[in-house]
Amino acid sequence: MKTENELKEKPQKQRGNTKTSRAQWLAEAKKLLVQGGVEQVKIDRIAKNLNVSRGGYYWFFNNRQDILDTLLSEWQNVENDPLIKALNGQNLTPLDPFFRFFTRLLRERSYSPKLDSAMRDWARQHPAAAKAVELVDNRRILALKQAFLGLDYAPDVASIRARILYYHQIGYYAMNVVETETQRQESLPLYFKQLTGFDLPDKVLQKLYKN
Amino acid sequence: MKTENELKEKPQKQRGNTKTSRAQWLAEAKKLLVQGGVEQVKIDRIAKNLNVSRGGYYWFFNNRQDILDTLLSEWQNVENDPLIKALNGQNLTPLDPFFRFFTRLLRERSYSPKLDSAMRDWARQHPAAAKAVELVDNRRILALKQAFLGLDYAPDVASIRARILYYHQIGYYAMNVVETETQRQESLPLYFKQLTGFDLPDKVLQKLYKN
DNA sequence: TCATATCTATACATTGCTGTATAGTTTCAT
DNA sequence: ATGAAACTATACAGCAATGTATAGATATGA
Repeated sequence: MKTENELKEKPQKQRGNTKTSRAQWLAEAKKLLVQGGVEQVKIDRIAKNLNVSRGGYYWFFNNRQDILDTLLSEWQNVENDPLIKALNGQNLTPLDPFFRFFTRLLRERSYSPKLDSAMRDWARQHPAAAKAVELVDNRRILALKQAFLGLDYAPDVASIRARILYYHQIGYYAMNVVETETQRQESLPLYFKQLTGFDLPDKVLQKLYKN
Repeated sequence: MKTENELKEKPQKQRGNTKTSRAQWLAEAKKLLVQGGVEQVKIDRIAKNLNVSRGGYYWFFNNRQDILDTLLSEWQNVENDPLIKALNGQNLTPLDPFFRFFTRLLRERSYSPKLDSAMRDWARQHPAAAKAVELVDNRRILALKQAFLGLDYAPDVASIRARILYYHQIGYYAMNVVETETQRQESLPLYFKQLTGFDLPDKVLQKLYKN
């Protein structure tokens, strides 16, 4: 699996005695972040994983904080938030945002709950990370509230429902629940009903089974 | 603020050149754990906070892991779980467990969400911590399911509702939401209604305002 | 071909923390 | 009063990680 950035960098002609790119250092750092949290993002570990010495790191970055800041700012960028994308797409019915939202969570393809969790852990210690996480959370909760307003819930109820749905999802991942995609799919209709107040149509469910 | 353990130790007569007790080291370690996560529980930091050199630490504990293990095993002990206590008390009505549960969360007196969060962060890196957290979570979710069964929900719905309520709460704290107790009290009736399916009786609400 | 830009590798100083060894201090029991 | 118990303080070795300095390697452009 190559990241977007790695693919973007490929066309650039390499000059000099080059084995790695900035994007590769970032990608490897991200892996370590997801696996073990911020404090596991160590320069010598990244270098080792890239089969390279630490020397090159300081060509691409100033210090350790530098790459951490970069990871943070990439994460909090709206363009990279798959949940916001899911909620903001084109709708045929007002339940569509929820179908897409639940599907993303179920699949965990474009959305990486572990990255989110790592950021959230980080936030507990660093104000800058806390600020970024707060921004992302508020953005998502607002988008969820809009979706609930589309279902004609009263504003205060829409607010609470948005929060319950979002907190629930954060909690689910914070807990590191061990379930297969199939297990999650089985309980999906019940969760959907309780969390949105509407039944998940059979049509949508069957479409999920197909893909 | 003294912890329970500190008070319990006081009656013991001190012998020798003594400034600290094992309980004090533990209490200080717990503070650091709550504030900054496991990796902030450093022996020299605890010593500094106790105005003492690191020397004494190795009298009470074998190494760094030792005090971490102790903190973990104290936390996962049922006797110390205020949420389980809240759910298991004497009931006049089947809603009583929920009144007590929500009150504990609202007040944050005996229950320390930050400690829970710290444990959860820790669990993401250490299998032993993960096991303890899983145990505590399952215990609480089961107790919540029992409470929902008391409201005559079907078993599968009781299960889902227990999970939604618990995940929601974990998520709320994982997010580090900044709200005053008053703000939480104001939204309580709406949350209670959505999460339990029942209205919060005015009587209970007034009792909350009084205390 | 060869100069330059672009990295890579290595050596070194430094820092923060752990754990061990040991001598010192203080209080209680006798 | 005095010895032992129960700590405390200090010094030292060691490790892991950062950051800096610098010499070395290599592909590309002129």
